Formats: sequence, structure tokens, C-alpha cells
Amino acid sequence: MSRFNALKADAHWQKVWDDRRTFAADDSSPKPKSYVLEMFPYPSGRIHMGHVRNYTMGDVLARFRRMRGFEVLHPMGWDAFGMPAENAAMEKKVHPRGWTLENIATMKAQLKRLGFALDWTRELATCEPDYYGQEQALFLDLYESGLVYRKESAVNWDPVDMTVLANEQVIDGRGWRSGALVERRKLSQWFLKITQFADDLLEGLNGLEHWPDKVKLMQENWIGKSEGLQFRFKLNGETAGADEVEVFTTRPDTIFGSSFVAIAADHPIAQALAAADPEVAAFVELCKAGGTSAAEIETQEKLGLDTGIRASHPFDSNWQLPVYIANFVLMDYGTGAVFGVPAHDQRDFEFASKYGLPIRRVVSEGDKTAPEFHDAEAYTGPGTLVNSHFLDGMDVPDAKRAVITRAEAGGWGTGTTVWRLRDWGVSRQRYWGTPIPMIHCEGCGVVPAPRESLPIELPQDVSFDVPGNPLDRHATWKHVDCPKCGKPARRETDTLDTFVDSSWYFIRFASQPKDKPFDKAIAEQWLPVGQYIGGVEHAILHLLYARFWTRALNHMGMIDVTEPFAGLFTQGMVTHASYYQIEESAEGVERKLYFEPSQIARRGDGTAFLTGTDEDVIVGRVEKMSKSKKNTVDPTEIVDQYGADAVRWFMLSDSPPERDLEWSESGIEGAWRFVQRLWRLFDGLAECADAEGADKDLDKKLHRAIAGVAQDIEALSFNKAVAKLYELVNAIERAQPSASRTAAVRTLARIAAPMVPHLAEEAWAAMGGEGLIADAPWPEVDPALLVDDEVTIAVQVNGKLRHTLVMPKGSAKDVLEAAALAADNVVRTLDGKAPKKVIVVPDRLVNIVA
RNA sequence: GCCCCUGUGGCGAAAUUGGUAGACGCGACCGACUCAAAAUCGGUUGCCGCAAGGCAUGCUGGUUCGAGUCCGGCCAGGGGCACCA
Repeated sequence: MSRFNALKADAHWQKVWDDRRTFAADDSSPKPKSYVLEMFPYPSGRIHMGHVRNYTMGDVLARFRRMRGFEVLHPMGWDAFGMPAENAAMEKKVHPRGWTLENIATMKAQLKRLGFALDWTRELATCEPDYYGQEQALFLDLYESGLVYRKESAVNWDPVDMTVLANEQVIDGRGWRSGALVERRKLSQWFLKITQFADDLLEGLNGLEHWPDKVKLMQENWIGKSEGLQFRFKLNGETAGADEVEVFTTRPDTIFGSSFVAIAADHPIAQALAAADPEVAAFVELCKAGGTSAAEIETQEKLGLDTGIRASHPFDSNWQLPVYIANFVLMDYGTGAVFGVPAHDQRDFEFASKYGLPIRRVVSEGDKTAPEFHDAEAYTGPGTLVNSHFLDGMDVPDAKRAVITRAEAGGWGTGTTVWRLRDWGVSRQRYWGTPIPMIHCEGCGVVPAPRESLPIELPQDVSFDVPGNPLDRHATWKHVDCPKCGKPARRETDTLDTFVDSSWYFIRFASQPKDKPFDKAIAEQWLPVGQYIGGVEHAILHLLYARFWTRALNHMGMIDVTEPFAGLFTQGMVTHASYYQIEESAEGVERKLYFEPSQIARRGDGTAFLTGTDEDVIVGRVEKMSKSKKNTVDPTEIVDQYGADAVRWFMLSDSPPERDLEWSESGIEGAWRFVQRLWRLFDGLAECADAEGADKDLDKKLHRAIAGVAQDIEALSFNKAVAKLYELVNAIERAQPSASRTAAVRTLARIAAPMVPHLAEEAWAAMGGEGLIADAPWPEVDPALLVDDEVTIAVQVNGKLRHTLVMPKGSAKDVLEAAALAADNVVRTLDGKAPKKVIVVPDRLVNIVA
């Protein structure tokens, strides 16, 4: 009996698959097509366990679909533009391109080592001109269709480094390198009109049956359709040429509870006031403090400044409301102005409490109807309108309609739909991204770059010695002649958001001609992606942008697909305990000093210490593997130790794929033991190959497993498929030699093949299987073997289990009832009392109510 | 601050979607094999109890003949928030 030599088998079969191009997808295959895709990785350096888990799941599905007779497209590529390459350039004095390509080479080798059934002939990297040049062409198409425009928008500005910062680079309101307090600064930037598709993107969610509900709900909330009233307040006096201010509200019903009007700091009225009044100017300046992220803005202290302007209530011109400039009002949402109803909006409540503004109840809460409001927080629930003139007695929805009707009849407002979704700002003031193919000419304005000038390539000779965009500082790159008038002009030096790169890569995988972004007919053969797999962290942005991009292409007639991903699966993270010691700096500040798992040993009582010493180490939380916590485990080391199949098996075992998986040494060892156990079954087959006779029980278990594993893989419930394989292996091991057992072992190789493909190929070859097991069909199920003729019936008294009965399947209700009532334990429990009621669920249970 | 998710033995989990809670794996314990160890194989393992039995799915209240599953309130942990990818 031999041991399975995983390292040898891995290398051998990976070479065979490569040489035969087993997993190259054939566009012209007559088979039904299936497109399985995992989110492509950012080439950050090395593969991490999260990648291994993600790609193993996709791989099992891809291999399974192949066995089921599909022509499968399962490609891989690199989301290769992004900030880390520029950071590496600054810190390690390397070129972003060289750094990225090196990472790609490393990570590709690591992926190949895991034996994924990938079509490497379609590999692409978004940082190559082949790819981003076609992206520039698509950007021009969008521009010509009116889906691209330019507007001012706020960025995080580091006043010391004089550079734009990503939200990630703002830590506690300060620039991560300079430590300077960050402020919001306006910049003219490129935007894509995603809001034009807001309704379509929302409606489209209904058709996505194979998406998780939670992701659909998150997108729905993100798009944030709300119906409301847009209306004008008359102002006492004129400011910036305006004698009115337009506000939007989703709660027009509460209009009689309003006690102030608030406008954004960058509202035109606020700007005009600031120009004339230094006090206002100072306040507007104060509102610019801090970064642009929602979390930061919304947790900031609420600040307001009374402008002295008064607004007339639309239903009572004698009722004057103060107009404030407030830092929590966003210019980007609605009209940049709101009216405040403190009793029924928490933010307004806090604001009114702080500035001593009236708080009036206008919606009843239970029996509370008086206008005086004494609660500690706003009431936002349902109720009846009170203290509201003609609205009194209506419920909230009726009152909303009534106010909108009056406003429209009176000509001072209209019922409107507004969206939380904002247009997509794609300009980035950075080098390592797709250059935006636009030219700025003093005479002609913005001019698109001519198609024949594409790809507009990034210059290679750039320096990262000083902060800021190297493209802007480059001596020659941005200087071009205007395509229209021929005079000297300036190239756009902003690059595209990397989310643009990932918004269409799945189309380019399906078809990648040299002269255009994709071939419509070929791409449509594969699209939409049948199953897309990736992290939940992409539930909103990436997935929404890709949906938008696909719809935009559809809108332009370039593709007959509206939704890019028919099926979506969001997988959990790979986690591990972190280990640290508390270190105190000279100033007395405590900080955690992390250690790698390989440096740690455990004592019997669970405490940990540094290997080779007796220094105690604190065992921290089990959390996402990350370099900063040093709790990562390098997959390649593990694969070299245990083989690809054991790693794959572990990634699929135990934890449901949508939940987090905790990496453990014992887990991978368990997986390795199972691989060896499987091998012993295959290897031992020769000794009893000519065994005869049927084993009906084992036949049943086998066919149950074939059906069950198929169902579980199709549902991506890999942990359940794994459990079913364990059960089958347990059953086979316990069975006596027979023809049934021999058949079960041979079939087992095929059922396990998608998960442990190297072992399966080795076994298949040893058993004299024809061709590759990768090309073998999934075994057929005999439906007759799936039915049981006997069932176990639970017998309950008052819902508590007292007995079980084994009865023929389909036994009549009265038979079951009689058998249940006759059971010893039931008689004892009833203690002579007559049952009040008996509930019988055929083939399942009898519940006696006493 | 806003949106979303999760919570079941010592641990990862399963439960045909309202019908026998704990399949399967890990760990632990006992035993076989061995000079010994590893590997392997067999057994035990939710908690309390000698047993009969009772108690158990984060806490709490409800609906139901019956709740891990449905509804209300709370607690804890996690993900996202538009320039991280």
C-alpha cells in the first residue's frame, strides 16, 4: 500500500492540463455555455488565503459544470492599477509597472500551484495598453453618448503635502504622511451619469434571482429612491439674486412642525453671504474642515450659523423661520437645503436642542398628542397628524399626499423623486491608472482625444520623489496640440478610478479582439456571467458600477445584455487569531506589537508564548488575515507541505462559504488525513477488484451522495458536499468487498474530482479510466435508489419527544395514530388521561395533545 | 451617524425551510496495534443526574398542537458608507 505523493501528483497533472490546454474555453463549441468567474485579484505581492478560498470555490463549480457537459469559461486576470503600486514606488524606489508585473508573475505561479482549472490563454492585466486603450475607447463612446460630464466636486486636501488624499489616507482627520488636518477642497472632475440609470438599476434588482437578498437590499438602499416634495420658501430680502430657497423633503407631512431652514455651506446663498460678510466666510471655511467620507461628515459635531435671513412658512406668511448654514446639509443631495422638524428627525432634534429652536410635535406617538415635546429623542414612527391645521387626523402617508397636492395646486412646489445615488466621479489625481483621453484647449475647451491616438500610454519616466501627480509634473507628456485647432493644448492628467477597470473586464475575458473592446456576438455567447464569486466588501460599489457600465453599453447598442452577473455569491473571509504584546513607548502610549503565528507556541492551558523563550504573548481576536496584524499564513508554504488538494479540501470544509473560515493547523492536517484516506480506498481497490455480489445499502448511499453532492455544489454549499463525501467514505470503508463496493469506489473518484482534482486524476489513471477525469462525465443517479420504503416517525406528547416508530412509508394517519397511542412511553406519560387532540403529519410525526 | 449581516456542544457546523436539535469534521478521553512513538483502526463525547428524568439554539416577550426556523424588544460581534481594492 502506497502513500499519496501529493507534490509529485500536483506537478504531473498540472503539466498535463497545461499541455493539453484542458481548460481553454472554446468560443465555437456546440455545448451549452457556462461562465464561472471569481473577482480578479489586485496584484499586491503574494496570494493570500482569501484568494485561495475564493478561487477554490469557483474552481469546484467550474470543474463540476464541465463534468455536467458545459463548455466552461473560467478565466483569470489582474486588477493591476491602484495606489499600492505608487506607495511601493515612493517607499522602495521601484517603478509601479515593474513592481506590479513582478507581483503578477509571483501570484500567477502561486495560483498555478493550486491546480485551478483556469483558461490562462485569456489572461489580462488592466495596466497593459491592450486593455486600458480599449477602456479609453469605451470612455469616448460614453462621452459621445452624453454619459460623461465635468463638474466641481470635493476631495480630501492635505494642505502640507499639497496633494489629494484617498479616504484611506485620512486617519482621524489627518493626512497619513504629513499628519496635517485635512480639509475639503473643490476640484473640477469627470463624472459618469450613473443617476440616469438609477431607476433601471433599481428595477433590475428584481430580476436577479440568484443574488443574495442582502446584497440586493444594500444596493436598493444605496440607490435610495425617495418620493417627496420639492418646494420654495419665500425669503425676506434678496441674497445672491435669490428671494427664495428651494428645499426637498421626504416628510412634507411634518411641515407644520418645522422650526428652521438649513442650507449647505457651499449653497449659492451661503457663498454669496460669505463673500459679503467675514463672519459667514469664517463659518463656511470652518465647514470645510475634515475629510469627504460619509462616516466622518455624519459623526462630526453639528454646527450651524444663523444667517439672519428669515423664510416664510408656505401655509402662513406670518410664520417666520430662521435660515441657518449647517455643516450636515449636503449640497449633493436634493437641493442642498432642508427644513428642520426637530420633533420627528433625530438630526434636526439635536440641532434644535443645541441652538434653542422650538420643538413641536405634529405626529402623535401613542396617546401623546400635545405640541409640547419632552422626549429625549425624535419620534420617527407612524402616527396621526396633530397640531397641523388641515392635516389633523390624517395618517402619515395621507398627509404627505395632501401637502403635495396643495403645493402643486398653489404652484409653490412639486412632488418629486430624488435619489441618494450620486453620479460617479472617476477622476483621480494619480499616475498609476488609465489616462483619461481628453484634451483641454484654451480656445476650444474640452476636446476628446482622437481615436487614432489611442491607446494614450502612460509615460515610463516619472518620479515619485515629491507628493502629487507625476503626470502633471512630467516635462512633456501633457503637452499636445489641440486636435481641433492645432494650437498648443494640455492633456488631461487625471487618471480613471480603478473601479472603471473592473467594470468591464468580464466582457473582455469573453472576447478580446485587438482592434476593439470586444466582439458583440462572441461576448454575448458567454454573457451574462453565470456565477460570480467574491467578497461581500464589493456588495455595493464594484457590483453597482459593473451593472451600470453594462447598462450603458446596452444603451449605446454595443451589447444585448443588461445585467452582467446572473448569479452572485459573496464569500466570507479567512480569519486567524492575532498574537501580540503590549509595548509602552517613552511617552507612556501603549501599542500592540504583533507576532506571526509561526513564532508562537501554545501551552496546555491555552496561553501562548514566543517559541524559544518563555515570554507570554496575548492571544488576540480571531480576525481577518492582514499584514498589519501579522496573522497571515502564506498559502504557498502550506501547499508545499500538504499538497494542493489538502489545501483545497480544507478551504471547502466546515464553514459555510458565506461565513468566515478560521485557519487552523489542525484543520489543514485533518484535510491532509482525509486525502490520504481517500487514496487508501483507491489504492486498495486492486486487492478486491473481482469481488462479487450486490450491497443494496451501499448502492443507496452512493446514489444519495451523487445526487446530494451535485445539489450542494450547484448551490455552492461546499461544506455540505464535503460532509456528504465523508459519510460516503465512512460507509464504503465499513462495507465488505462486493461488486457494489468496487463500483462505489470508482464512482467516488468522479464525485470528489472537482474538489481534489490531482488525487482524482491519479486514482482515475490507476483504475484505468479513459482520458482525464477532468473530462469525464458526472455519474448518473438511479432515482429508484433514492426512495426509502421505511420512515422513522417521531411520537410527541405535548410537543416533547417520547418515542419513535419505524413504519412503512405512506402509512395511513389512523395507523400511525394507533401505533403512537399504543407505545409504552406514551401510555405512561398520558397516565390514563384521554388525549384532547392528535396531530398526525404523514411520514413525519404524531403529536398527542393531552 | 446611516445601511446590511451574524449569534446553535470545548470548537467549525448540520437541521428536508414550522415537525426527532447537534449530521459531518476538529479536539478531548478510553482501548487495539507497537519495545516505544507516529501513523492507522475501534469506542465514548451537549449540560445536570446513579437512574427515571430534567434543561438546552445570544437575552427577553409573543404566535402555534409544535419555534433554531415566524413576529416584537434588547445585547454582542462583523461588513459597507462613494478616492482601499
